[in-house]
Amino acid sequence: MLQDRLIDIAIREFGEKGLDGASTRGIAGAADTAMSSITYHYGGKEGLYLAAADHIAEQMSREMLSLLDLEDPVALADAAAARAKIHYILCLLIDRMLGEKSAAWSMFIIREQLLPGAAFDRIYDKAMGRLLGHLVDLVCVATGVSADAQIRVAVFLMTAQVFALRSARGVMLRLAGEDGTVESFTNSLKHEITLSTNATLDRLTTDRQETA
Amino acid sequence: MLQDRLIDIAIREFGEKGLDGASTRGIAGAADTAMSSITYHYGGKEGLYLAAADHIAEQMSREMLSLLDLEDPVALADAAAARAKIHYILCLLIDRMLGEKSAAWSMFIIREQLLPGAAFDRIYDKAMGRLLGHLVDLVCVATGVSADAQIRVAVFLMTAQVFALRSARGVMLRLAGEDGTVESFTNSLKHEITLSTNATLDRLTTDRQETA
DNA sequence: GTCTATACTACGATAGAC
DNA sequence: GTCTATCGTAGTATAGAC
Repeated sequence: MLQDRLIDIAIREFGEKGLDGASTRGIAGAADTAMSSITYHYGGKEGLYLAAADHIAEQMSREMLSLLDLEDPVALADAAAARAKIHYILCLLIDRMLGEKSAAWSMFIIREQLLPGAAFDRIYDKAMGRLLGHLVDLVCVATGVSADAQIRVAVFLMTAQVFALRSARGVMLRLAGEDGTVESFTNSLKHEITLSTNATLDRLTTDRQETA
Repeated sequence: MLQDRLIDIAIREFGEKGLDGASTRGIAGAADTAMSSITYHYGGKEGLYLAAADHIAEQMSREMLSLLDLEDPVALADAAAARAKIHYILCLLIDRMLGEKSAAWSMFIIREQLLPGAAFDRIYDKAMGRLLGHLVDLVCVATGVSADAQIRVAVFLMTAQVFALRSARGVMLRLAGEDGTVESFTNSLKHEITLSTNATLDRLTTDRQETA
């Protein structure tokens, strides 16, 4: 479909060059259509930009709801189940970060974080923020403490390690390439993230019980 | 100086919009000069782009050598000294990530990692790679094991947490803003990174001694 | 709903004045 | 070493054919 093609290419082009840098002619040309169809469907360049952001937010939100099963009541009651779910979510995110779609999305999302515009609000409110909030809830259940700044810092650092597979991809490829394959490196990475997440959860549990 | 102004603005503009998206007219205008002075000093748009990359690499390299004192022989012999140095480097990197210069550099560097060009090689070879290599050496001394893929994975994850202060800045600001200030969040972040780094180093030490 | 045609602005490169 | 002038190309927006 024309509009799907336009949005996909818009995400890539706006991600690479930003709202100013990207060109509607280039996007329309890559989608095999005339520039004026962007005007017709989205009202202009800016409309297409926001539509691209909304598309990312919707896709992320949809994937989260179906694949992560966010409303799972078991994981929100039992500490061991919550911990297992945290590992499950992080591993799933790692696979997403290594996939094709995150490559197209990441520049768009990172740019919106570093040069804040209207688009990141939509993506955060509809998708990222809900995922992070759910991870905070899970960490609370897993450690038996209530949400506060320390929990949020821990969640930020957990996800930071995962998102780095994209944002620091050049560094990763060079570190992985010194010997062995990228696959063996990422497998090792999954293992290390699991271990360090467990260590963090254990530490949070112990810290709070000692001070209680 | 004119060339300094041009390079500074070029890093920002190329970072935001990429080689194609940025305009030499815009850069020259912001530097209060004519577009043709870019041709004169750098031979054209691409020359300015590579000069901007080299500037980042040189500045990073200079800061590393003077502030991190990379060739410190004590830290490369004693386990406790190596561990202290790792914490020192990570804390220093955190401060850098919160500073102004990293804001201008980060989009440039992240773009080059996600859409590899000739520029990232220069930055990695001259600065980032050497820093990471040194961290690998320090982790080896601190844990008493020799460098391998697992060590490199661990170093990648340590630095990933630090670099996320820039690349995931939008997420950080929102998580920090739920209560308290950004300062209290980043202080908490430094503390958590120190603890989790210690946990990782302890685990690496124990793992290897058990299998030996 | 998609196209062509047009108007106007901005782009990079280059030549040449000073 | 920095400027203006100019060329050919490519940018967005818009009006209107079909």
